[in-house]
Amino acid sequence: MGRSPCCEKAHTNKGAWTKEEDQRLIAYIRAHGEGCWRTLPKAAGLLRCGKSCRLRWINYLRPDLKRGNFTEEEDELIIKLHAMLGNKWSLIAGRLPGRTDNEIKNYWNTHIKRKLLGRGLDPQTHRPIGSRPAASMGAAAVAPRGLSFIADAPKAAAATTVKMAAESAEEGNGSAASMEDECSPGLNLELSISLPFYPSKPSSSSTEASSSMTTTTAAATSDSTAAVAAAESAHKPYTQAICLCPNLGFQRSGACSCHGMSDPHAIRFFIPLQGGQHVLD
DNA sequence: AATGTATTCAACCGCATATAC
DNA sequence: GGTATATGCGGTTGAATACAT
Repeated sequence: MGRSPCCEKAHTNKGAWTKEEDQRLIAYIRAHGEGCWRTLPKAAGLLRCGKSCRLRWINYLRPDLKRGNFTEEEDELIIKLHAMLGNKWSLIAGRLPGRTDNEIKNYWNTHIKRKLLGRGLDPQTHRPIGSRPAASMGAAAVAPRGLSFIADAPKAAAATTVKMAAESAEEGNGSAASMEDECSPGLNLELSISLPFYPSKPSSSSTEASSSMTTTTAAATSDSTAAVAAAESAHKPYTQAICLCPNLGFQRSGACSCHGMSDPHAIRFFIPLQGGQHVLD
């Protein structure tokens, strides 16, 4: 069977965009805003696939894009984020204002990979080249200082992404911040979900903020994100405890004991530790 | 100047996930 | 709950450009 194509390929242009096409796309999005990419090409008078329009806008035409060379600070930030998140380019791009996932991905493949190789580090693992590959969680012994938890990058990313946030926005956070300091000193990821408090109808800016936070955590926790989204859409405070263990693959192991939690403001998650141990917070 | 090789990056493709019905 | 559709993401490609011979 298979899925129908995203657009009618027989009548769409491909390849490089012309100036006229760019102008049409910019004009349309200025007038109508982003979104509904499938219908946009027709509405804007473009013979392009919706996906192509979206990509062109996001990667090239968006007015907030920062063109030009990456700075040394950006380089280091990308390296640190990649060590923690892996090839999650969109998450990494979320921490670099004005940069796109595609741009960072290209830059990684053309520059940073070589830079790391020059330092004697494996670009994928961030460990010294020639060091033994991690057997389960034993990589801690060979990982560079501060990156000892990356033996299982996806799960580490998921856990790192989820910062405890039962407290309100004004309150500080202790454990997660210290974990970041420990993992990458000086790097403030703020890849966190918090429990936004809606005393009344939220302003647009707060909605955007919580939306972006939801985006950064989507990969880690679809179920909990759904819970957050549901509460957001209803503009209500959360009334259910959110368990992130299934997203991290622990529930079946019996490690999860979240069910039966009485605290309705709690989110539970694992903090990866050196040596493969995990602790429930 | 001509040719070959390496590098860059915009764009495409297919898959995964989210959402609507 | 199941299916169809839309959107987003990451991997890959290939044309354009830069550089070396």
